[in-house]
Amino acid sequence: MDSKAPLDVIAGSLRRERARAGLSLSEVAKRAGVAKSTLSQLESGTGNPSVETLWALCVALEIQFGDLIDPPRPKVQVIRAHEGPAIYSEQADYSATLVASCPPNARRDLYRLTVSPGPGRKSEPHMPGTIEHVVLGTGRALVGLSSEPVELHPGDYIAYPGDLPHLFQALEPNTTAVLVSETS
Amino acid sequence: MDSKAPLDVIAGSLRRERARAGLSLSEVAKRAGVAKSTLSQLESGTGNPSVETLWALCVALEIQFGDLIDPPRPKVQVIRAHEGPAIYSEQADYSATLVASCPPNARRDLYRLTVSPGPGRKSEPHMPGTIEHVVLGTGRALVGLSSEPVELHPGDYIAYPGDLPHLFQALEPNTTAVLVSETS
DNA sequence: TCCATGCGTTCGCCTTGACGAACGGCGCTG
DNA sequence: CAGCGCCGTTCGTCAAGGCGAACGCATGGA
Repeated sequence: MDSKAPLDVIAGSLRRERARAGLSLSEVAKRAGVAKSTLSQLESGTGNPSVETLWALCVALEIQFGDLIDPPRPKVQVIRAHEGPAIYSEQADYSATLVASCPPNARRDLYRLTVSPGPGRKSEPHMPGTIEHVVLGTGRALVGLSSEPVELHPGDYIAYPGDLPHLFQALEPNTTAVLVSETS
Repeated sequence: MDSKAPLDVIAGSLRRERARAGLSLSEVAKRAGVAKSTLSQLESGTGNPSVETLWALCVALEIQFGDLIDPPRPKVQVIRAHEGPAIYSEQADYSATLVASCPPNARRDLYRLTVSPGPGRKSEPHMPGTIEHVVLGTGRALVGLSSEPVELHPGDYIAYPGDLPHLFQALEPNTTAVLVSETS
């Protein structure tokens, strides 16, 4: 659990974004149409703001709503070609390596794929709202919805709903790809 | 402005996510520790919930906070290797193609890179909180923060803060990569 | 058939967030 | 050095959100 009190996170984000914009508290409050007293309390971590208030502030600060709560974390991380937690399939000569995931409840997982020709890897639907993005690196593959797969060549990109049956079938040896699984 | 009333969006998301989890309104309310009357009103678009309330519901539904307001959209989209809006650089033989972006204020942009050896492309900092992910497809490249670049080989992955000076310098002809620019 | 259980909605009460006014502090100007 | 303007905070008032209780409605077991 990162059950870090969201109020504190919001308070920090509010201060940070306002500083970034170089605006005064009064100015932001005026633009957002909220009382500056309210904003003052929010930035001090006091209180429990309503959506309307936060929304107005987001518009005034020109930021996304979710940005107020998602924690920012900078860090350099390198995973070499054969490093990282690999996931091997029995269905085909297939390996997927998760290189970037969002900690608890993922929003966007970045996979690196290496697939050899075979019957292909069929995936049953994931969570509804999931979208998968694939960029083919090398080789050739049949990718997309099982009902209408698309043949991809190096550099090709495809996006499709991950909550419908889909597949990844390599057509050449040494087929590689990058897959971004976006869980909404 | 997509000043679509966020309350309605939240209401819809709430209903949708609850249906996805297959839970009853009462059950969700109990798990979240909120009165079911409150949840009922929220799902009907009435009212103006506080952060505490929404947070509790997000935990109960096991979703991200921002998911309540970000709109989900499924669709199949294919962009061939030489299609898509390309961005060419004067600094080097470099081409980047944006293959996926989040409509108005992007959260996650997916690029396909093709770079030829040269002085490299230096990037000044983007928005604070930006993180860039790179997966090298073919060739060899020097990637990462300008202060400490890393040599990548095919399949290598690197992530670094995009709000610091960074670069992408190919070391071999026909160097390709996938870049995910994550704007927080 | 009747009652029990769980569902989602509606109705007062009460806490709480949002507001405006007033306050103390700082920098500039006449 | 008084006066003004803007800053950010604090205080009192009022409306609105959250709560629990009661309601009407389906389902299913005795």
